[in-house]
Amino acid sequence: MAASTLTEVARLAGVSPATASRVLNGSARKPGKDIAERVRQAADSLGYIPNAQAQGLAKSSSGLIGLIVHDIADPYFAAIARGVQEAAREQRRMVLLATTDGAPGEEKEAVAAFAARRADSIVIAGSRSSRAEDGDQNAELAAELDRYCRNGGQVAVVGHPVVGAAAPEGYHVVSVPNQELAADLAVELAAGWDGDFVIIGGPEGLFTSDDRIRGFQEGLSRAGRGPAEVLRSSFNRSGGYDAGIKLAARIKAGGTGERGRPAGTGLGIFAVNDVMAIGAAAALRAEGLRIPRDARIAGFDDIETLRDFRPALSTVSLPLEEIGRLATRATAPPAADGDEQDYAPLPVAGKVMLRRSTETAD
Amino acid sequence: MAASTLTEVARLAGVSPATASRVLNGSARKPGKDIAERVRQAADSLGYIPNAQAQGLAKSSSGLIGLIVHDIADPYFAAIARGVQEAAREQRRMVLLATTDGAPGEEKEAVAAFAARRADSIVIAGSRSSRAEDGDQNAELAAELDRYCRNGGQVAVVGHPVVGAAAPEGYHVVSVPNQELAADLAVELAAGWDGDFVIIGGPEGLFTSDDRIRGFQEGLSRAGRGPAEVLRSSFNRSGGYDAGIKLAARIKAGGTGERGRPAGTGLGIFAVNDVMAIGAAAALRAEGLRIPRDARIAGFDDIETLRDFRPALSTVSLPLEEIGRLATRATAPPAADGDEQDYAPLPVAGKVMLRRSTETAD
DNA sequence: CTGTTAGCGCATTCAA
DNA sequence: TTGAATGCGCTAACAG
Repeated sequence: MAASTLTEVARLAGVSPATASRVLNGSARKPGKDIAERVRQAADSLGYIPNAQAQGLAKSSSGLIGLIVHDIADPYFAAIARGVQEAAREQRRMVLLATTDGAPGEEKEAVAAFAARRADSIVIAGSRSSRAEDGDQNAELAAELDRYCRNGGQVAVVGHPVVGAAAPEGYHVVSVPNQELAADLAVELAAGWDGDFVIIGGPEGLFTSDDRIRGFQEGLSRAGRGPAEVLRSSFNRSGGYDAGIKLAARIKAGGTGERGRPAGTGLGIFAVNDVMAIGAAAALRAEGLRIPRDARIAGFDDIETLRDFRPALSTVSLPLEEIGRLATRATAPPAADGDEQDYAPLPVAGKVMLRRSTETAD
Repeated sequence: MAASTLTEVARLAGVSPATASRVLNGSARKPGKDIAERVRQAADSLGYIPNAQAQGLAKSSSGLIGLIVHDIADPYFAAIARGVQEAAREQRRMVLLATTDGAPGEEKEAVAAFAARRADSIVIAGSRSSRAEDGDQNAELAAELDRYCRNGGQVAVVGHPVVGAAAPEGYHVVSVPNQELAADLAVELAAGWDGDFVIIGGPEGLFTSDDRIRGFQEGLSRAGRGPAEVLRSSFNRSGGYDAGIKLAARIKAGGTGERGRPAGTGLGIFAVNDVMAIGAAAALRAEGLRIPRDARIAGFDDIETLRDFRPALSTVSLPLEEIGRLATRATAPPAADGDEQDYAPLPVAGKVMLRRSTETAD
């Protein structure tokens, strides 16, 4: 990695390194019009590229923003990543990527790695977990984040705050109204279907999943329904599939027959995210069931790639890209124009999307 | 970003910075067992995190790997990114992300930015283009890459080499047999359908698209068929949709009636990637047509998220993640164990997947 | 085996 | 305005 240095450029231009630095980078000070051109030409002819590492060392700021996701191939995170990337570009920063599979231990590692690289800010997109097994690592993650913030780092978390993290400054949360939206969804679904509901949830302790489950139950109750049964499964397509297989058996066995309905009348299924919903739908189909005839199904997220899925999936639309942008902007250095940086949780709006997969066939 | 420094740790431990450095990082030299512990403890109590920028400056190597994609939210690139990320982790490196929308100009910028950050290597995943309008920028990109390699950087390109780039060393290509696979696909499709074929391609000059088109035509000819008509469109879902609308009109108008077939007998459609195929399918459906009854359709890539799409999409499966891994590994520093780094193009295997969307209904 | 010295490339004080 | 000096945090030669 031997490239030409600022000193070389300066020498070629017959000026001091300091001057060269001033013209080549956005220094507040104005270099002589004539000399500036000479320096620029020298730089050009040498193919000079400033060493960002050195700049960072000298300036104590790297222009780097770290992004933590569970899995970059998951369309949910990919969409958020796009938003982050977009905002980062606006701010002329580069994004460093880390994937963790949602393990708090790995997330802690990632934060440390970002800190080592002196990333100016960090965006954490994965769902937090409060599982007991993750307790220690969650604490370590929180400690690592606190330290990072204390050293001047900016952190934005999508969804829930990290358990136990309480950095006084530089800690932002882009809160997603999962619970409220899930409740809205339940209410709308209940209006069009008076049968039983079942929820396919993620592992217990996953905040995103738990919030959506809680919200859905709330909505059900608001609609005068009893709470739905909750099937726990993994938070991905195969989790949805597994749950779908179980439900298919149940449906084929003749339905629950509760609430005075004839048996075999189907089921209202709410999967806590689209990918799980698709998995469940695939399972039902594999078992010879049809949607929405034999089962109504809804997801959450409104993943773009899945919109062409048929029957069109009812879901809750979330502005994923926007969320990524918001999180990134929240970590931007405080505006120079005196505007107060607001540290209040940033709001995000979602929207219930009723589509074919939950259409009342009758 | 003020964190504790190595010097502070050393002072607290009562040793020299050099010694502290030796124990805290993987130096070849072994520090005294006793002293090592003292240093480690000091580091721990101070919450010391090495400054990677400084390390990079001193060692002339950053542990960074730059990844260039068109769009991280596109499942094709997301899958590759996952592979890159995985391999990077194995090599204890971090990935820097840049998205370019496929514009060679932006790619050049990205390469420069990576060079500035002193990334050890760069993986370029987007398709190359040979469009005349991109000529200058392609040349600039090539020049930038050459310079990067000349300075010791490692580059891996997925698919085609960058036009005009001819770095003697450190330039690797993970070649994807787009053409051969498309030919295979054509042959297999032609075996099950004796009607006409139409190709929905990307903009002219996009290598990936052009290769797949060429291969498909080749396969057709190998199967004794005449060349298919090519519809140009944008390389994404909406491009596929637009083309699909046109084709729907044509199909509804009664088919081409060529080759002695009765009119209105449908069409064999090959979209050069899955996302376009899905778009086209959506368009046909929107126009009241059914697949595979009214039109058979096949894509390319075998995007994971799209596998639950119905009717299941015939396509060519590509080991996207593996491609990402391969590219990343190709740029790894030459193995220390004397094994020669092989600079030959790395091969990748794909596989034709015939599914429901091209099933012969009769 | 440990400590000392000297940069890595750049930004930024300070004088001039 | 420009140039000379200093330090960012760390590693790698040296010397002890």
